[in-house]
Parts: sequence; C-alpha cells; structure tokens
Amino acid sequence: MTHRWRMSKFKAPAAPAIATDRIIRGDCIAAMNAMPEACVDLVFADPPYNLQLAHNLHRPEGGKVAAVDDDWDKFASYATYDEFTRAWLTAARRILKPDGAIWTIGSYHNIFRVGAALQDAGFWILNDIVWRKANPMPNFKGTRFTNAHETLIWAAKSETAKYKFNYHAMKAMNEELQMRSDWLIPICTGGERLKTDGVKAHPTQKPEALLYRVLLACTEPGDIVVDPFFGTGTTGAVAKLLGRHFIGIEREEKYVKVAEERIASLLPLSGGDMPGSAWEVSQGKRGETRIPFGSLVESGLVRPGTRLIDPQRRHQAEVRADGSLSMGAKTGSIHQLGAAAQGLPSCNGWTFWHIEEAGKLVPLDAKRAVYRASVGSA
Amino acid sequence: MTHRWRMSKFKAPAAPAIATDRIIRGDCIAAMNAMPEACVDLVFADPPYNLQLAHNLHRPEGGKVAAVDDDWDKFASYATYDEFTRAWLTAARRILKPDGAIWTIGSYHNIFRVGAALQDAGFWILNDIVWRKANPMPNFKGTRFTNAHETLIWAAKSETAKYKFNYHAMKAMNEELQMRSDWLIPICTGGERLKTDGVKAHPTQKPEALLYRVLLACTEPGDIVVDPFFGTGTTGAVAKLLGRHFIGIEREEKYVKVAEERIASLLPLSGGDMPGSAWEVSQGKRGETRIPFGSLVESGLVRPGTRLIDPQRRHQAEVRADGSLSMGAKTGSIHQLGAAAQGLPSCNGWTFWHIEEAGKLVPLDAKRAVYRASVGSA
DNA sequence: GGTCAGGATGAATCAGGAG
DNA sequence: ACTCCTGATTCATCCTGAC
Repeated sequence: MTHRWRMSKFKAPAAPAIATDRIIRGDCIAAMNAMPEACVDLVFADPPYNLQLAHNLHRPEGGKVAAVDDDWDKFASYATYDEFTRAWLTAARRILKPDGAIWTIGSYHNIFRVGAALQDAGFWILNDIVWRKANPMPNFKGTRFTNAHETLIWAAKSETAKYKFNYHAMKAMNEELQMRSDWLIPICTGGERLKTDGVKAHPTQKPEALLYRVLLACTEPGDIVVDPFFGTGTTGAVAKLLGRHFIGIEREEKYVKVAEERIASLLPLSGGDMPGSAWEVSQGKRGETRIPFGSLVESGLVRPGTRLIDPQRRHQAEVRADGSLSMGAKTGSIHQLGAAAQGLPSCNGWTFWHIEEAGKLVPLDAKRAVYRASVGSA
Repeated sequence: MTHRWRMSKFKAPAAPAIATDRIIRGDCIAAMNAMPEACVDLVFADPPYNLQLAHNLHRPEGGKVAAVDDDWDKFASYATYDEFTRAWLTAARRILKPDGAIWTIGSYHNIFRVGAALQDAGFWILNDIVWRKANPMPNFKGTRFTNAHETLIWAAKSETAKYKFNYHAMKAMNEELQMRSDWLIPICTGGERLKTDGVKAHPTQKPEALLYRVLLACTEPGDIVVDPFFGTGTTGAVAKLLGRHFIGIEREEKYVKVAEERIASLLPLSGGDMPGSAWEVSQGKRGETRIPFGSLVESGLVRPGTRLIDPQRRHQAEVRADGSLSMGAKTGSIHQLGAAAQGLPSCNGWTFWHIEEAGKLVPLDAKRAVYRASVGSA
C-alpha cells in the first residue's frame, strides 16, 4: 500500500498503455470492455441515481422545481437497476490494476444497491464518505428531513489490494488532524456551474472540490482515472488540473461537447511531472530511507556501551558493538527490548530509548536524524 | 401524515392491543412472528454489523483496542447475513401498522445490504440519516479516513403509507431551521455508558440523544415501539422518558438484565431532575458553531418540563420536548417567547432565560457552553 | 476544594516487506 | 500462503488521582 508520495524516488510517469485524456462517446460497459485488462488506477463513477419521482414538485411560491427526469435515469425496477449496476461494476473491475480502487457516489435511492453490488463483485469497502452539502435544497413540503448529503463509497479492487492513500496530504489539508469521513463541501453553483443558453447544462454536475479531494487522496501524478458516467467532465477537469490522466465515457453527445470544451479551456497546474511542482503533497516518514541502528554505532554517533533509558527512567539497556542491546540477560533489537521492557507486543525503539547527555534525555530518533543529515537522502 | 404535534387535541393513549413496556428474551424473528399483525407504530433496529475483523488492532502506544468480536456478530458470508436480514425485516414489516415505519442503523460493513433488503422487502425509504460522531475513534494506522459516522435509514412500511413526521418539532429543535439529514451527536460515554464490574456492559451502546431525536420525530406519546436488537435498552429508556411504549427483544440474558435494571430506575418525563455530572465539564471557548436549543434538551442537559425564568423573576416559561417553550397559551422558540415576555421585537433567549439550580439562576448560555464543550467545534 | 496531568477508550472489515 | 522483523501510528472526551 502506498501511503505517501515517494518524492525521492519520483519517476517520470510511464507512457500510459492506452490512449488517455479523451472522451469516448458511447455505452460505458461496451467502452470499458473494449479496454485492456488491469490498465487503470482509479474508477470514479457517478451512476444514474434511479430517482423515483412520480409527481412534479412545486416550490412554496408556485415555481416548479427542475427535477432529474431524463431518460438515462429511468429503470423499470430494482432488478433492472441491479442488473445494470452489476454489469458496469464488473466491467470497471476488469480494467482496474490489481491495486486499483473505485469511488462511487449516490443518494439513498441507489447507494444501498450500488454498495451491496460492490461487495458482491469482490470489491473491498475502505470507507463510506458523506458529502455534507453546505447549501442543500430544502424539503419544500415539510414531510421529511432536509436531504442534505450524498454518500460516496471508496473500495479497493480486492481485500488484499495495496491501495493508494495519501494520508499525510489529507491530514495536511485538515489542519494536521486526520481527515474524517464526513466532508463539508458546497454544491456546484455560480461560475463553476456550466450553462448552455442560460440553463444548467447537466442536472447533477458535481463540485470540483469533491473530485479534488478524491483524486488527491487516492492517486498520484500520472495515474489514469476512468469515469464511466462522465457528464460535464468534472473528473476530467480535476484530473487535468492535478496532472492525472483521464478517460471519460459519456453516452450523450451534448454532454460530450460541453465536457470537451470545458477541459480544453483549462490550463493544468504548472510544473509538469517534476519534483518541486505544485502537485507535491505532504509525505510521511515512510518516504525516508530506513536506517539500521547498527549504522549509528558503526559511525560513532552512538558508542558501544552507551546506557539507554526510557523517559520515565524505569528501564535501562546497554548498546552492544553490533547494534543490538542488552538488558540484564536479555538481548535484542532496540524495538524488541523496548517492547519487552514495557510488556507490550511492539514498540518503536527510536522514540522509546534515550541517551542522557549533559543532564538531558535525547531520543535515539534525534541521533538518527543527525545520521540521516550526514548521509543525505540517498 | 402527522406533520406536527397536536397538543391541543391530544388523545389519551388507547390501551395497547399487546403487552408493552417489557423485554422478551429470545430470538427476535420468532418473537415478532408470535405477535399479531399490524400492531406496532415503529420498529427501531440496531442489527449486528457483520464486522470482519481479521487481526488485533493496537494503539500507537501499544494498548489493545477492544474490538467487537462477539458471537452475535459472526456470519459466514454475505449470503448468510442477507438471509438473516431478510428474515428479521419480513417479521418486522408484518407487525407494523400500515402507516408504521422502521429505523435501522449500521456502518459501511452492513448498511448497504440492509438498505437494499429494506427496499426489496417493500419498505419505502424516506431519508438516510448520518450520525456524525463528535468524538470518533481515530484511524490508528493512518491508512484510511477516520470512520467518523454511522448511517441510519428511515423507511415507511410502504410507498403509500401515511407515515408520521413531526416536522415542526424537528424544526423547533433546530431553532426554526429545517432539520437536516446529518446529525452531530457525541458517542455514548461517561455516566451514560453502562458498566458492569467496571467494564462496559455492551460493546455498542447507542447514545440516548440519538434515540431521542428518532422517537420525537416519528412517534407520538402512547405509540408502541419495537426494538428487536434491544441490547442495553436505550430505545426502551428513551421511550419511557418520552411517554412512548416499548417492546424490547434481546437474545442474551445478561443484556436483558442490564436493560431491565436501567429502565426500572428511570423516571418518566414529568418528574425528571437535572443530571449533575454534566455540569462539571470544562467550558471551552469555541464560538463558531451554532447550537440549537433543542440539542440541549435532546442530550439531557435540559430536561423537558424545566421551568425557565428571567433574572428579575418576572416571567416564566416551560421547556417542551422538542426544544420549544410554552408560556401560558403561547409557544415558540427561546428567542420568540423572550421577546414576547418583554414586549420587545427581539430577544436573545440564551441570555434572557435562566434555570434555577440550588437557589442560583443559571443562564441557558451556560448550558450551551457545556454542550459546546461536549461536541467540540466539528 | 480546585486544578491539572495522565490514563483510558470508542462498532475497526487498520502495515509492508523480506524470506 | 505463511512467519518474522521493522517501525509507523491517535482525536475527543471522560475519569482518576496527585498536588
């Protein structure tokens, strides 16, 4: 599982095996089945919601609410919708790389069926995410709670997939607190909302902020993202902005046209596929080279025979010439003896053990940092 | 459809057709099948979540996380879980009156299967509700988003059911804004968390505030609520507090015992005293979040029936279950009645109204500060 | 008595790589 | 598919006990 960017090992994105950054007009199942197996990193899908609007809804003052009543959202029954869902999920799963993942979005009308079908298809759910709308449409009739959210599901291709998650980028985005599963994001309005002849171009255009967070969390620059229900192309627009590749599939010509114009007019973030560009996001310590404790002893930063103690001065151990420790009759690594001292199953010896210098306790981790600086990041 | 309280036309609850306010020990499917058809108003179900925990999880400092690994949450496969779900949903639907409704709660592990099964069984989904936890467990490994919510589904027995929804009570609880589908409520901890011999009595006890909002929104006094997975009896406790009847079904004797003692020790709505422990909570200075007065009532910080007075003791009003006030024949929000009492166009009810405690007058604002501290700024 | 530091804990599908 | 080793990883809240 990649939990961070590996900036030091940054490789120029390999040329994609398939043509990307384009929109395929047609049925998404056929289009995905025409692609090679295991060739894309992420699928983002905003399938028809199967809304069941039997009647027209009017606003309190009499205006008619513009409802989603397009042909593409007409299904005869739950069974028909389920069959359709299974078909596109199967096609999507086939084109995903083994460590690939999928995101879907929906409302209570369809999300339970999509979620169950995901599980049945072998996907492994990682999180369900609540998009809390900052400005939802009220419930005009006062008959239910204001429907103020939609649900996204994030799932790996399989239970054992080493999916990508840019943990530190998400944490940085949330002021150094873990990103939660509930996201407060405004709906798509104003200048972002695409219009043709003054009326909204698509009834369910998603905000770019939503896709931004999804793509930033689960892909890296150069990755290929497929959106089988492309609509006005929000996924493609954000992918281009973030230096990801996209393939959009859309059945209706008018939406293809809108999306093409939208994406063509966008400039990607400058910097290209280079380290130091605006695409760089926070990485964790795992991106750094692993340093064996023995290297510190070998280099003279820590002398054999040095006495190590814990912050509470309850335990002590001695450094041996080979980088192992001894604590009474016990010997072992800094981690093993740290765990043994505390009676815990595991322990990070780098932060547990300290050296007393001039009356102060210095953690081994500080010594490691000094060593790192001396050898560089290579 | 009942969209409001009809306090003036309040009819004395008819004697229930079946014995209520009791706990049945045994299998919930058999127990519900033994009841007459169409005899209850609401079902609240907190079924097993089908967690599939393969490994032990340790905290960063080494502590072990207490996981849900009870027998009652063991299912061999999705198919087995689905079969179980269909069976209890069918039994629950049979005992519901034609205009009855159901609430279920779950996490991403099971909620999609339960939601789809609800639709397949003929229930008509009205809302999905997100319980946003004010203090969720973090993701220790940094591999996913913090799982900070659970999902509830509210569904009518059928598409044509004239289900109950106390729209104005919900709106009053939210300070005259429509209640949204995302609810911020703390998890069940502290004095509310039931313990036996110092350890938690049940791994998944739900907070009373959650049930309070559900029962207040979708039932009226005298209604019968069935909870087929009763556990420690939160549904029964809140039902008793709010003057609703309950029937709890629970398989495990130890939980039946805990729930019986819990409910027996409760005083119903009229005679309530203030809980003392919540007062001592530190008051952080978090200014931004708007707190509806109804949240304080729901959380137990202010009990329905509490008498409010102004600092000069010239006016008094009574707190109603939905967070509105009554003053003689008048009802309204804390601000509306504060303004009416003084003959002013507006009034800050938070600073005007006070509660007498141990001879001292405590402003509602102080109560709000306590509540704020309990939910954080999220 | 009040304050503050430290410990405990909550429905969790919770690591990655070498051998 | 398995074991073993390394070492990365936490937020809000409540409760207890020290001072």
